[in-house]
Amino acid sequence: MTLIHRGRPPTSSREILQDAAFELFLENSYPKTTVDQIAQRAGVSRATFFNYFPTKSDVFWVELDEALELLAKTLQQGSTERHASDGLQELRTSLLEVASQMGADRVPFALTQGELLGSTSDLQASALGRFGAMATLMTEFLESHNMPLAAARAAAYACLAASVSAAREWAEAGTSRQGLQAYMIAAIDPVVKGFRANAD
Amino acid sequence: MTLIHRGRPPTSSREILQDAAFELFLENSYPKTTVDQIAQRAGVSRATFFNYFPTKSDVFWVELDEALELLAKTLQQGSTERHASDGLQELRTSLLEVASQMGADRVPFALTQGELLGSTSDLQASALGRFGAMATLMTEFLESHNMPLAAARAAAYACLAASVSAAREWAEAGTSRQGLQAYMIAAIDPVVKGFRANAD
DNA sequence: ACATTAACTAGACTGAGTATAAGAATTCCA
DNA sequence: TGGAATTCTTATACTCAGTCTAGTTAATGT
Repeated sequence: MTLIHRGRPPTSSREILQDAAFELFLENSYPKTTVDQIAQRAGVSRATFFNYFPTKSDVFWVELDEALELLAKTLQQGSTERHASDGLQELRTSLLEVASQMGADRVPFALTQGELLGSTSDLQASALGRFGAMATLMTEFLESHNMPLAAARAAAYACLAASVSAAREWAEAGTSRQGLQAYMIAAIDPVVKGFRANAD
Repeated sequence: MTLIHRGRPPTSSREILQDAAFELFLENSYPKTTVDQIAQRAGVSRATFFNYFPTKSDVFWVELDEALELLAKTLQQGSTERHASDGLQELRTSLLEVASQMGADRVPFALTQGELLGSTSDLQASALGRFGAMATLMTEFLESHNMPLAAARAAAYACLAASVSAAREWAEAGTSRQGLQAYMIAAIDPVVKGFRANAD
């Protein structure tokens, strides 16, 4: 598993930069934190930051990116393991499975910063890219389960919106919080029900 | 209607800047056009550009912004004129009404540049803001017609996705193109049907 | 030793967006 | 006629993200 080292071994890492960044985001907020500051806090040059993250906003979304990867993997597994019957139902199961990985204790940082999304343009840009990727993923999944493109796209965006709403409610619920799954079920089920009725 | 002039009369205008910008966008593409160039082509200083448009990408979206305003107005009118029965049905009518304003000849510039959205980050940012505004508008409309929040949000995003898909297909259809309305109907109706079944 | 590979750095550059203060053209009013 | 007041315009300087290039440093392998 461990590859042999070639060339100079890294003195830094994604994690170090990530930690420095989140510290500063908490202290000064995301928009008032500069890449220079992050690099300095991590004891590294500005150029090195860009070796690990293509843009400043990529640090902000690390946790979402992990969830997105997990969703992709889960959908792929589901396609082969389970028999490809009801795509929407399988999508729902996969979303809930990803959600179950989120313990009530560990709320992703991005979700605690909902207001920023309304005001910070580089976050909006990076968010659209990620939501778009998620939507395409879900659309293609539904299509591969014999749902016509138009319906698949609509259902995918509806599920996406429901999931995002659920996650935000969950994060805002504060300490007296259940698992994310409960919120997801409440948000997604009406969508699934609606589109299932349509499929007949 | 015409207000009396106070102070120095404008030597420039949004339209002049808009025309200069679209010329350059066509010549060199959006990302390779700088605000300096737009201002220079319009015979105006860079600072003046920012007096008329808060950001470069706002020029790109002018036509969509007009449609968005029209949609807001149409929804408001519909709320008072027609009796508030089926929100989804009224939303559909309003969307089609806005679509009908788009003649087959005049395709908004933004729609001819679909690929850019995938690659240009400031366009993504401004797009998310606009789509978000549209989604909130539609969600609130549906909510005000007695649809529960979760369902309203899901339906709104589904309609939004359907509308965007329809508009892009319409733009890509090229010369042998029908009106936008036809594409909108095909895309939206499955959504409406699905969510109507759910409402019972 | 010497070449190779990869992490890191320094520094200059572009371009968007912000801020400020100053100039220029017009109306209002004394 | 001569200021205020108002509003459009400009020059200028600044911050910050992101790109690029060329060079340095620390390891491995021969």
